[in-house]
Amino acid sequence: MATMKDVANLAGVGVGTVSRYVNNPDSLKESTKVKVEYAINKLDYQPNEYARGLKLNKTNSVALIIPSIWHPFFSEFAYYVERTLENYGYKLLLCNSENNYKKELEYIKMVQQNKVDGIIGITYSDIDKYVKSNMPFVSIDRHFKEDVTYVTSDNEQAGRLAATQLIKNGCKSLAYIGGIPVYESEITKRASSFLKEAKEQKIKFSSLEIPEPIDQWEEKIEEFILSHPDIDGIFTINDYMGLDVKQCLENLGKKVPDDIQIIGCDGIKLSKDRQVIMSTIKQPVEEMAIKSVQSLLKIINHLPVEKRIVLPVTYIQGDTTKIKD
Amino acid sequence: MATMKDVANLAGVGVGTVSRYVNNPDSLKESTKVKVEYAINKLDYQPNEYARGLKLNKTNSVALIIPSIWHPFFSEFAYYVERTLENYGYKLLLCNSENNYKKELEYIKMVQQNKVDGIIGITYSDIDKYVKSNMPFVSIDRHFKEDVTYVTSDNEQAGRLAATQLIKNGCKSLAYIGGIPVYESEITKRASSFLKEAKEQKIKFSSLEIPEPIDQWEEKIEEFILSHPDIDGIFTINDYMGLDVKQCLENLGKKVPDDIQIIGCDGIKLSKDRQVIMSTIKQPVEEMAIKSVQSLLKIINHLPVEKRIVLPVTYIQGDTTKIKD
DNA sequence: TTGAAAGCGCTAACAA
DNA sequence: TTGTTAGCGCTTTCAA
Repeated sequence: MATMKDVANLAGVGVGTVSRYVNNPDSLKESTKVKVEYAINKLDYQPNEYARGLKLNKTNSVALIIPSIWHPFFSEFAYYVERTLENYGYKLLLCNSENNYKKELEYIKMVQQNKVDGIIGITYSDIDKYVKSNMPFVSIDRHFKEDVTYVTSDNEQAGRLAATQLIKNGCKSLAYIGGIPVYESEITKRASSFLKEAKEQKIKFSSLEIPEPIDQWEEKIEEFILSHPDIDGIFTINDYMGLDVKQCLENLGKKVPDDIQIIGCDGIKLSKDRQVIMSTIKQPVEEMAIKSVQSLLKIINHLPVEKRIVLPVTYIQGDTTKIKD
Repeated sequence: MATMKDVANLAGVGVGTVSRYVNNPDSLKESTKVKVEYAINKLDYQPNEYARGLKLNKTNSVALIIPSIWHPFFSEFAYYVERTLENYGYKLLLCNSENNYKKELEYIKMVQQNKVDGIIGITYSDIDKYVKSNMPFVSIDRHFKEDVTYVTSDNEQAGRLAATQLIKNGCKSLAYIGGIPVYESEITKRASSFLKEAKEQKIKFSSLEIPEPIDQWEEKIEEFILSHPDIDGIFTINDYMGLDVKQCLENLGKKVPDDIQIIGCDGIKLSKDRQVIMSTIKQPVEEMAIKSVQSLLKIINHLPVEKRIVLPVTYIQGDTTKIKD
């Protein structure tokens, strides 16, 4: 590879001039600009990013930590994060943490090693003591002890919206079904606000909360349904659970949505150009990605930033609720 | 951040000694080792990766170019690529190219800029003239003009396997349905080998090939089905198309798999712990990822490497074919 | 076994 | 407007 020195020699100028050409061409006389340009093309010169990063203390890249990219919610989020970063001239390093805190720590170390400028993280493991409020870190759906910026969708609204929609669709007996996450996060609000809304609207309700990790859920769900035969509207913690519940109901000979309606949560799709897999409360994934990136870049550039960003969710009609208008 | 110099000062040794501690501790006397170790911990020293990269001409990171991470096939592939790279101590930069060759070129430039050590690419755009056989590049499913290493699943076997399976399941009239890709790739073999196998086994067959980009496919598929009323076994170019075909058939009042059986291709799943979405010919995604990474690292380290790696596919039973044994 | 010092390719301050 | 040069933090050669 040609270096700046090679270009300078060929163009008959100093290295400083070549550097200026790369960073601030307008400060050069037209004739030198031409000479340098010629030499650069001739030698197919590319500035070495490592030398640059060393000098500038800047990598123009950020890491995204998620449990697994092989999951439609996280891959949608990653998709939009990468797209947004691209707009700002940043690159994305991807980390599938699989909820292993050691792997997460590795990336936190990389911020200190100057290998990435900051981190966006969807984490559930116990890294609280490593995440300092002075490091460029934006958390999704999770509040750390230290004063770390976080972005979340409005999980409280999600529960209310689900209840309201099911009631509007004629349901008389509601149920919530979900797992109990090991680490607390904003997501627990989905259940509480759903049940609260049902109560306020004076509709009968019940709930099934299965401790994680979930096994034999099929059995537990069937048992729950059989012991609450009047349930006609279900809200699940996420779309996956919704799909599982639907399967159970069909195994029991119930028709969805005719006998029982289900609303999931997240709004996952197989890919961008596909439909949601069921009726659902959709998280504003694109907006969450954009806000996360913008917040992180503000922190990196030492600008003031909102510590807590909550974004609204929406109801999306799928094939597991009756169509009303 | 503390630098090597700080550590050297605190430990009362030269910077070279600290460097040796980091890279080859065994070359140090036990007593100096202890001193350096103490200073490193005391200062929470992390080597600056940029200075290191500048010196060593090595980044320990590779870029993955895919059309979009928000797609179960690509996200599965990315998942395994990241996992494999992790094992070898490499980081992953992710690029959603959206088939835009400009974005792909950006990453190719990064190899020359020393920002990544190599690229694994699933590309369909016209970058043939930029990909040189002397750059660390591994291509998936696509053969370049230059002698670039590529990894692919056995698409020929896929077509044969699908035909064989449908025939074994009692089908008497087969059909292939797929789009015609704009850029040629290994994938076109799926159709040809399927039809060839049907012919060799003396089974009636027909095919519907829709030029991409596909619009009004629904109409075209229905028309095709109606004009070939005896079709009872269909192989589709991929699982997405299979899902669409299934939908069309159901709209026409046909039962899947009772009236018509469908086999898709790829073996996509919503996520790791979910089932395939239909009966399918599964690509060995994990093996493809591992082979790609291993090949790329060989190229980076100037070791000899196989230019063409073809991996076997398998049939996976889902809910769109009858169960036979 | 260790320290001193050159140099990786670049930016920016300073001088001209 | 431009050339010269110090120095970013590290590795590695050479000499001690």
